Amino acid sequence: MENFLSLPEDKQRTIRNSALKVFGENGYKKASVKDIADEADISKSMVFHYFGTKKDLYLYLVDYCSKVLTGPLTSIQKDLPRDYFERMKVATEKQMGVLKDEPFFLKFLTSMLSESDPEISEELQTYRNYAATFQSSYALDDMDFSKFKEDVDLKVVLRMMVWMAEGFSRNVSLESEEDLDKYIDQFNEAVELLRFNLYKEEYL
Amino acid sequence: MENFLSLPEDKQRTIRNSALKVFGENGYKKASVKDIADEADISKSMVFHYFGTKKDLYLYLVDYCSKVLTGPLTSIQKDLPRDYFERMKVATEKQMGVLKDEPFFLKFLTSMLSESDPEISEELQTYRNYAATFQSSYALDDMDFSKFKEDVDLKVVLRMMVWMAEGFSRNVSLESEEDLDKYIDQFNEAVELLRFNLYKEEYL
DNA sequence: TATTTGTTGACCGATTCGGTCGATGGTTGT
DNA sequence: ACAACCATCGACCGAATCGGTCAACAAATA
Repeated sequence: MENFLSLPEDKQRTIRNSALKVFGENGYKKASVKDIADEADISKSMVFHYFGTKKDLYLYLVDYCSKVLTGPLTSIQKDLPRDYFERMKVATEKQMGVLKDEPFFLKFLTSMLSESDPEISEELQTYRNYAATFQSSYALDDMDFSKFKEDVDLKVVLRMMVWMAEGFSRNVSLESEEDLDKYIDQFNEAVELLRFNLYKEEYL
Repeated sequence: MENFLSLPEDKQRTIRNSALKVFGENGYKKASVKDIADEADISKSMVFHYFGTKKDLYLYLVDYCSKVLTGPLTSIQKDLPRDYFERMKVATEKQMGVLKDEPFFLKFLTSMLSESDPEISEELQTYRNYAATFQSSYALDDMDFSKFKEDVDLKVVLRMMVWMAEGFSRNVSLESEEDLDKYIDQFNEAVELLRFNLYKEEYL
């Protein structure tokens, strides 16, 4: 473990990314250490040299992700905009900041939340409800909904945005790094379009 | 192969579903025949008895899916509504009709389109561009965009709807059969909300 | 040069892979 | 009643792959 942490930052990131990708795509059991090593362009032996066992590697990734979630993403929690769409934009922007460095962060997290392999299920239990509470409080706490037109059903808007965000996020890993910013702008354009058409005129 | 086709309809569906699920979730190589058999509650031997080889099973599924795509889904192609949102609703409704019987149809198709295993890549090439052309023509052909408010950027709307539809579809397989209709209604509600706020007043 | 450190490919036993096959038990025709 | 048939399964096959180890080589440090 300390073998890995004493690596140069970007080599760490490369390896982490490969591991996040392979685990995220295949789940714990079907992800093989060889696949991860190949993806990271190192030998299988090195993975064991760095992390000890496959399980240790997986749990390191879980721990790393939870630290990212509590760190950069919650640091803005206090002064989150009360405006719904503004918050949506800030949130995705922050999220994309992470995804730019770790494109498979999200896929791994999703896969992890539905992971059921007995070899790691115990250790995951702790992190799971943690991520759940985080997600919900983050989204709606202290939100100002008063700017919406009165005939707009907020429940519907909320669900719609969840779908949108999911569809959007799901395709992030397909974008090349240089196109990512444009892709994010496209999302913001959509958010703006909604704001413009769903808010009362006096708030535009 | 004829062994399988002479099975009662619903047993065929059960097995097909299990195969679509396992292949869709794991890709061709990592999907194991044992997993499929377990999911379908039959013995591994039966899978081989029905389909011959793993490859034959996979290609059967591909062929089956392409037939579904050319059959039920294109039968409405001629009299598709020219109204954008109306078409969106009709399309998802049809799509859901399929997904009610084959919940993993979509996941399998997505996975298939990015399948790269050399053992099947040749045979897939044919189906791939087929699915691509289908998707695009289906979506936009002969559409009436004149009802939108003039300051609405259509490109943005289109992209947004793609994200929405993807996020929505992605969660269909999580819904229980009895809740599926409600879930579809939620999507239609969202479509209605958009239509109501993005169309010129005279078209409401 | 001597020594440590990073890295690898060959290798281990165990498991799982796709696929086969003989045994079993139910169904059908006679 | 028997025989012919056929669906179904569990045991089994050789080959591949699994997680993990280790001796040996290369590079850097001293």
